[in-house]
Amino acid sequence: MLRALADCNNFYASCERVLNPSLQGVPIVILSNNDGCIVARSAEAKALGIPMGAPFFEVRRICEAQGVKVFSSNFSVYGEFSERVMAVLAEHARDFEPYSIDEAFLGFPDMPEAEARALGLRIRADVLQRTGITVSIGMGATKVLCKLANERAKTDKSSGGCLVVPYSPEGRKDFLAGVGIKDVWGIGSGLATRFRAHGILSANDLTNVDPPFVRRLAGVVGERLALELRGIPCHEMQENPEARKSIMVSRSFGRSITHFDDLAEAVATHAARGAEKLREDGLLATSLVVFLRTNRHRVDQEQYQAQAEEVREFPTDDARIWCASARRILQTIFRTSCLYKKCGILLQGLSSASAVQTTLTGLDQSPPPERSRLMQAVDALNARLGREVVRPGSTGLTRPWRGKSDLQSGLSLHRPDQLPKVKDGPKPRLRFHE
DNA sequence: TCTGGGGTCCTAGGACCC
DNA sequence: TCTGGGGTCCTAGGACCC
Repeated sequence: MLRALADCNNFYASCERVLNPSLQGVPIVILSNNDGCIVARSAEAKALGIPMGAPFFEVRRICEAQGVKVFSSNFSVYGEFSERVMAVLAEHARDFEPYSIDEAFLGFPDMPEAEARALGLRIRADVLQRTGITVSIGMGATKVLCKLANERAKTDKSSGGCLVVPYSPEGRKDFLAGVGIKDVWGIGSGLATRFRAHGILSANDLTNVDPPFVRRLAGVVGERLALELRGIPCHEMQENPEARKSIMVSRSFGRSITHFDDLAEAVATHAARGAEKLREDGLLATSLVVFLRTNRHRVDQEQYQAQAEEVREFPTDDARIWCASARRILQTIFRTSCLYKKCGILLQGLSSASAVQTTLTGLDQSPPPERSRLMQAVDALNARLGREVVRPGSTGLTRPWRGKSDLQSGLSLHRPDQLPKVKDGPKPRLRFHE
């Protein structure tokens, strides 16, 4: 079986550009929530040396000096672009596995190397034509090899955006010898340091190490990695992605928070959003974790972090239940005199809402029908009027803990007046709803 | 002054049991 | 002084990824 990884180039930056073609050729960066860190950069911004993940305040001056356009992230727009890219990719593959917002694994029957590359180039051209987004494609026998080929396709211009790991053992060896150990997918800075200490410097070096030794050094994860590098698949394609196991909602605050009431509003807001996510996915949860922490970058201040859990007998997706639970948990971990920087919630013990719920005695555990109808009505109103228009009172009115998001492009795929105009020549063909 | 959010998987160690 | 062995389950924390 031949596998491929398709990965969108500079995805968030590319989305902003499709909606605003005047940004073509201009360096742009996208900021994380709270306008805190750089989470995406256009090629021009990368060339200016703006690092991924940098706190914005550290690169603000470069951005101003170099005319870099800076945007808060707009995840609803990126999500819609993602759906369109995925739909095109899925058309081309026998097996299809979305992996992240901007990546998917594809599976094909075996074929000669040259054919594989031609296929990859066709897919790439089709995605560009129909969405305006450029993808890079890496192909090989295993997911890890695909990932490395993809990285190479992005940097090696001669690849034309698609690179196949050579089929011959010697060719693969040469290819892997050019990949630093830190650049292997699944090897972070910790593992890389450990490997380097034992003279394992490249991906090829890792394929030459005795498997039990790799296991001692990097556990079963490392062992699988080494096998994948040798072309032996350990990570199969997952056609039907497993249901998720937890739902997290958390935010840093715009400024430090000390009052219990402000924290209570924040955790209630996150709990309500978590319950909404449950309903979106047709899930119920049985347990809620609330966590909070002070600013870990301020070593001069008192550090405190805590979390606690409440487990319910019956699963539910009702926002009011989880909001009340969140407040109770907060009371058990809240400390006065701390300067809190972040809090969040985690819903666990997820199960499908449509599954029949019966106890040993045969009693129905599903929530009372009027409760479900209330949540349905809330969801319907918010779908029409906007997020959080109707929400539990415990989520607060003044909300002093809210973070910044001042640099939104404000562009949307649902505003005809904002759509890019096609002048002449072949341009991305976009289909917008409404 | 200002430092993201949302996931998964694995492992070590403690609790507990027989 | 000396005070078993083996198994399972759970949890916290680490590592990694996008």
